[in-house]
Amino acid sequence: MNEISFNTRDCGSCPIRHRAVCARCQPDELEQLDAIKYYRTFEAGQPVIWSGDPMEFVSSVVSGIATLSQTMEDGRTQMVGLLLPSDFIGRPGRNSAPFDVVAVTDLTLCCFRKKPFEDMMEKTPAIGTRLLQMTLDELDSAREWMLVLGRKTAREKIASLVAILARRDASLHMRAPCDGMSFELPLTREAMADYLGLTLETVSRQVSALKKSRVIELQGKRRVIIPDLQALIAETGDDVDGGPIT
Amino acid sequence: MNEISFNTRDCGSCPIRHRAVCARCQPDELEQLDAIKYYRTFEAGQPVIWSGDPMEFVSSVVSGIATLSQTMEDGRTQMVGLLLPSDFIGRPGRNSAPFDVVAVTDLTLCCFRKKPFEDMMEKTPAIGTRLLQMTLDELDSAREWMLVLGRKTAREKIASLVAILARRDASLHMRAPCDGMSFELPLTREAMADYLGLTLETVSRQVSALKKSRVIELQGKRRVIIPDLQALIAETGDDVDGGPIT
DNA sequence: TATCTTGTTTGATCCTGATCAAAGTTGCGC
DNA sequence: GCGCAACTTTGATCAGGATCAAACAAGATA
Repeated sequence: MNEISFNTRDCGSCPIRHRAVCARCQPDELEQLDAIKYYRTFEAGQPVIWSGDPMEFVSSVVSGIATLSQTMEDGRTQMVGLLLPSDFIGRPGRNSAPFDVVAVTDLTLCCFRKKPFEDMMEKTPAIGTRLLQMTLDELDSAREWMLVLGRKTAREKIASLVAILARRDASLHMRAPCDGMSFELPLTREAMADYLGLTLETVSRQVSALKKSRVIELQGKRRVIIPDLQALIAETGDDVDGGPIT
Repeated sequence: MNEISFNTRDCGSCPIRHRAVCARCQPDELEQLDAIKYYRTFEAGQPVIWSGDPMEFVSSVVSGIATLSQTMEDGRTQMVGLLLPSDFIGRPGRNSAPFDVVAVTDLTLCCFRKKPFEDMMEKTPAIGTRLLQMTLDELDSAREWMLVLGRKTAREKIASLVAILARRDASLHMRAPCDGMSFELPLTREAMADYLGLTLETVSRQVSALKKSRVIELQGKRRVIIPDLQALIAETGDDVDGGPIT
C-alpha cells in the first residue's frame, strides 16, 4: 500500500496538496490532521458506499479507480464520475451519499472524519480554495461529458472515452499524450457502456470498428495503442484545437 | 431593473449571500465591493460570452434566464447549464470562457471584475465557502442530468425536465411544488431539445403525448399545469422518494 | 387586412443503437 | 489437462428517435 503522509514531500493524492497545507499550517494543525485521517482499502468490485447511506467521512483516492454512478429502479445505470488517484469523494456539509461509489480496481482511500475535516477547513482557507478548484474542474468535465452523452454517436463516444483515458493516463505519468502511446483500459465493456450511455454490445462493436479503421490498435482486450493521436481526436467529433482552456 | 445591493436585506442573487457577507465583512470591504461591481443587461437571444473568449469578470444572474452550452463544428449543440437568478457565472482563476453563455430571456447580470473579486475572496473566506457550496450543488445536478441524457427515454426526459422546472419555479416562490401548480416554460422546444439531447420534433411529440395522457395540461404553448405531481414523477422514471438528500 | 417571421405540430420514412441470442476468449481453481 | 465463471464478440432482428417535409399558429410589421 502506498503510505502517504501530509508531512512528506510527495503527497500527491489528498484534497489538501502538500504545498497548500505545509506552506501555511501550523505544526499542531498537521498533528491534528494525522489524528483524524485513516486509510481504507477495497477490493475490485466492492462497493464503497451506496446512494443514500450516511456518510461520516470525506476522502481522496490514493490508488486504484472508483466509479460514481446512479441506478434506476429497473436497473438502467449511468456512470456520473470516474475517480482516479487524487480525486476527492464526499462533500463537506452533506450527510448522506448522493450516488453509488464502487471500486473498479483494488482501491485505497485516504479518509477524514467529516466533522474535524470541516473544522480544519474553517481554520485553513487554503483547503477550501483547493477544494473549490477541484470541484470546478470536475464540473467542467461533467459538462463536457454531457455533450458526449447527449449529442455524440456511438463511434464518437468510444473515441472520446479513449481520448479522455489516454489524456488521464498520460498526465498520470506527467507527460503529454503522443502518437504511439499505449495504456490499459481500466474499465470493462459494461463499465464503458455505463459511462457512455450505451449497451455493452454497442461498445464492443464500435471498439472493433475503430480497430478495423486503424484508429486504435489493441493488445489483448484491454491494452490500447494510439498510432495517430490526431486521427483519434478527429473521430471524437471535437474541435481539433480544443485543448483545455486556462 | 432589479436594483440590488449588498447592503440591503434582500440580496438573494449574488454569489455572496447577504448573510454570508454582512455577518463577517468589515464595512470598508462592503464599500470596496460596491466599487468593483456593476450591472449588465442583455436582450433575449443575445450572447453573453462565447466559448474561448477572454473573461475578465465573474457574475451572478439577477433576473432572467441564461443557458450554458457547447456546440460542435457541425452544429450539434448540447446545453450544459441552465442559469436562473442567483446562479453564478465564471470561475476565479480562469481567464477564458469554457462554454457559450446566451440569454434566453431578458437578462441582468451582476458582474465583478475578476482580479478584485479574487482578492476579496482571499480576504473573506465566507465567499469561497459559499462558492464551494454552490459549485457542489451544480455538480450534483449536472450528474443527475447525466442520468437523464444517458439512460432515459424521450418521454422520461420531457417529464424530468418539466419536474425540474416545476421544482425551480416553486422554489423561486419559496414554496414546495404541489398538485395543480402551473408555471411558464422558459424554453422553446428547440432549447428543450438542446437540454435533453433530443430533436425539437421529438420534444414536440412527447409533450403532446404527455398532454394526451393527462400527465400535464397546457395553456397555450408554454404554460404548464401539473394536475398530479406524483403522476409526473412516476413518468420521470426516478425513484418516487428521490427527494434531495442532505 | 395581408404578409412575414418565428415557433410549433404532424406525417412519412429511415437508420442507429437496443435487444435477444449464441458462441468465442481468457483466466483461474482443481 | 479440464471445467467453470467472467468477460467479450458476433449475428439477427426490432424499435425509438432522427430526418426530411409540409402545414399550422401567433405575433409583429406594414
